[in-house]
Amino acid sequence: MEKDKTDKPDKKDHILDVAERVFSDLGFDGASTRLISGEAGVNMAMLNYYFGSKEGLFLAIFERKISSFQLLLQNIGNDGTMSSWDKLSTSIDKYVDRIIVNNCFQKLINREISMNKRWELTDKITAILMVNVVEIRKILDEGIKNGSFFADIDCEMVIATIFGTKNYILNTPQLSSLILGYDVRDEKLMEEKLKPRIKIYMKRLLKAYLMTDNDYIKQ
Amino acid sequence: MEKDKTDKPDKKDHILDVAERVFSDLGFDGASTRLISGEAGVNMAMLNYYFGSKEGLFLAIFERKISSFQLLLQNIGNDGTMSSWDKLSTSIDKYVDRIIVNNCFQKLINREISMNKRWELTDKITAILMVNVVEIRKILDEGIKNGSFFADIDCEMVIATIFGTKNYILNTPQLSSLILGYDVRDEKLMEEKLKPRIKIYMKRLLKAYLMTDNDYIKQ
DNA sequence: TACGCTCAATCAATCGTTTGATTAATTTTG
DNA sequence: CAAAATTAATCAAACGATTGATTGAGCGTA
Repeated sequence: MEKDKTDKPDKKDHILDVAERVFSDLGFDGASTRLISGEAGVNMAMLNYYFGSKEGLFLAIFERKISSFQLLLQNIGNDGTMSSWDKLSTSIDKYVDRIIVNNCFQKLINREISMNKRWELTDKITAILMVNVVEIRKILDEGIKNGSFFADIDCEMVIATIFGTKNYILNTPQLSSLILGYDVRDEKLMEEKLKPRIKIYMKRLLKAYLMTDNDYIKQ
Repeated sequence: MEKDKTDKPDKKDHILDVAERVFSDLGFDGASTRLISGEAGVNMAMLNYYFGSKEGLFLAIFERKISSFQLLLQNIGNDGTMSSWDKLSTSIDKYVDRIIVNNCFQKLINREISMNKRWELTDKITAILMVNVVEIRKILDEGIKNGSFFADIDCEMVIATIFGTKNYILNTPQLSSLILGYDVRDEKLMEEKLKPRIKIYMKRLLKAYLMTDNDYIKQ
């Protein structure tokens, strides 16, 4: 049957899906292999059978995402027909769309990278995230060079704002739900209210900083 | 001797200092009581003697900080002699100064609040952080009311940017060191380069968004 | 003596992992 | 094609190690 070819990868994928959620809820050390296998409905030994070890399972979650991450930055930057601002604006749209889908994974990444252990994994995560950073950076540099953006903007801090604002909302849902006035964990609200709100806000914020004639501001 | 009265609290404080660092490096589950007591140079049983349990030790770290946190927001907002912008500007200065000192604790807080367990603690952390949020919120609202800031700004997202940008840099030091071009974990560099840079950037960013005449931006 | 503190030794529980047996699927062979 | 041989997948049970916590003896001081 054709079921064989579609079911078998689904099983590993199913385990990875469950593990991603459990790890993001409880952290690497807080999530036991017994719990993960239990939630996934598979025997405990299957985790080691498929992924070698708990850490192997953890790494497999990341491996699976890398390719999808690299697609995200498919060269908006190289599109010759767009202005620098349009490139940045489009990047924000795509990024917000993408990142909210991978909510669990984002939490996972940010918690892991904030740890002072598992350096090998931290290095790998850093490398993955840097690709996105470089892409934004390229757009900002180009915008400065062609006069679209002011020359004395702080590019690196702008990047920290783009990623930091989004992370703050998604990684501290309990707090940001209280701040924003609605449950940011609700998928429907997230799609209808949160996503457009972030997009509109980020664009206006950045446009004001990058493009508004604000000479008098500079001290 | 007076040594009793000064040494005993020092010992508990010393344990709390060490635990704060270890927890922030390894996470709650990743840090063992044996490691903490070892690094602190005390017998393992002392942790339970002083704090009852591992979780009690963890909570004690937070209890100790609460008072210092509440001092942070000492009413800049109620100063009648300052403009709304000056209040916001001053708040950013104080916040940046304060937060970088409590680097480890900030990482701890943000990792813990992003977890889907220990709800009681998450609620407590949320309550603590909300105090700061409300304070900024008050200043923004006042600024809108008296015409200093535009009426159609997104207050809540501005708050997310203030806290998010800072968190991004401090909680992912490996990544942000790569982005910024110098080691943000180096205390000297942090004091001389990072702190002023964040302050200047945040003020210019927010001033541009809140106060620049950017009607043409709004879609 | 009495009390607060410190310690090595030890506890049960849980951890990640391994094992050996069993079943299911696939390939090879006659 | 069918039987045999091989491989892959799955399972319950158990492994040694480590976890957070407790114990009871010993310490010094008041």
